[in-house]
Amino acid sequence: MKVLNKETDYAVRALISLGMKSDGWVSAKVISDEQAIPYQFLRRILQELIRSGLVESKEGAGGGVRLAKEPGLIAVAEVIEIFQGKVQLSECMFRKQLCSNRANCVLRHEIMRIEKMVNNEFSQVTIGKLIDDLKAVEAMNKTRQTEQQETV
Amino acid sequence: MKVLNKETDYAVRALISLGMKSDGWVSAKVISDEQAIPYQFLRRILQELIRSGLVESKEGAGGGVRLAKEPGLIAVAEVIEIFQGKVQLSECMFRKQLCSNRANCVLRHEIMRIEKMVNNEFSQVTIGKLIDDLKAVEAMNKTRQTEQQETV
DNA sequence: GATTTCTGATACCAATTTAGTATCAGTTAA
DNA sequence: TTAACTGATACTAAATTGGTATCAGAAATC
Ligand code: FES
Ligand code: FES
Repeated sequence: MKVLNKETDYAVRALISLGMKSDGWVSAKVISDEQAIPYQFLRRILQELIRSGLVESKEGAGGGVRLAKEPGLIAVAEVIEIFQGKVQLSECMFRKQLCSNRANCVLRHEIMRIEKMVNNEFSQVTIGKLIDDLKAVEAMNKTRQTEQQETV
Repeated sequence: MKVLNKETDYAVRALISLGMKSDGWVSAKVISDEQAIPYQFLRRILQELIRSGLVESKEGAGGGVRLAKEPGLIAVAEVIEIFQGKVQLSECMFRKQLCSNRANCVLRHEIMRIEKMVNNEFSQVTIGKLIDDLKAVEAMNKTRQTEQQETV
């Protein structure tokens, strides 16, 4: 079962790219190359992020996009919601009118519990946090490389 | 974002139906009527549950299906895995060979954490537990109805 | 002012997945 | 022998997914 689709995945990676460049506007081309995301697909994703207010853009040569908020204030949960809607484990859940079986449904209670848990977790993971993780990993790799060179 | 599909949903409901009838074989027809599940679709789902060993069947007139294990020993996680595979939040996760971006991927760590949480939760929710919940709800409804009658 | 580098908007597409239907063969009880 | 069942499997329409393509317009630069 695959939960996050490519749009969400690419969006998060694009936001990470943006979050790591604090200076000026970044073109879709650059992000596309950096993260190996198909250019036209990424363009559509960025436009969606702009419409949602997570990212802002500047048209024309020298233009591009940049984060509209601090990385630490952008939760993965928001990104998921933009591209895939709120996490709903079972379809009948919030569209109560559509579900004829509601009265007999015991799944509802347990599923809502887990659902809330998941949403809560994704709300805690911000782009800022991911960037910190990434930097920590990079620092560790660097140290290891240096050690290896020393032993050569 | 819809996580559980109709197959899983129907399967769980069918298992609940079966779990509540401790006696003998139950035909697909009966379950189909009871849970308002399209007959042919349910048949395919039941066959899958049989192949997976959660349910056993008896052919011929008077035949049908029944649980192969105690309801308390059938976790929703198992059912999900049969129809949708293990919960994987992001696709690249376990198919490491397919993912060219692994070295740069920070999502991996956080996502695996949440993934484990979800799998763990679904492992705790058994058909038995859902049946208990259902019975509790039914009992409550009955009490409420009685009270209402008394006040009329 | 022409050209190049960008975004905005939107239409299109193939492949896959989802949800559901249909058919036929074989088994067992009555 | 017939009716009520499951086993196996093929088929389908519609939606979703992942990706492509096009054209218009904005700003910097030559
Ligand atoms: S609320 Fe609809 S089947 Fe559960
Ligand atoms: S492991 Fe593949 S992008 Fe994360």
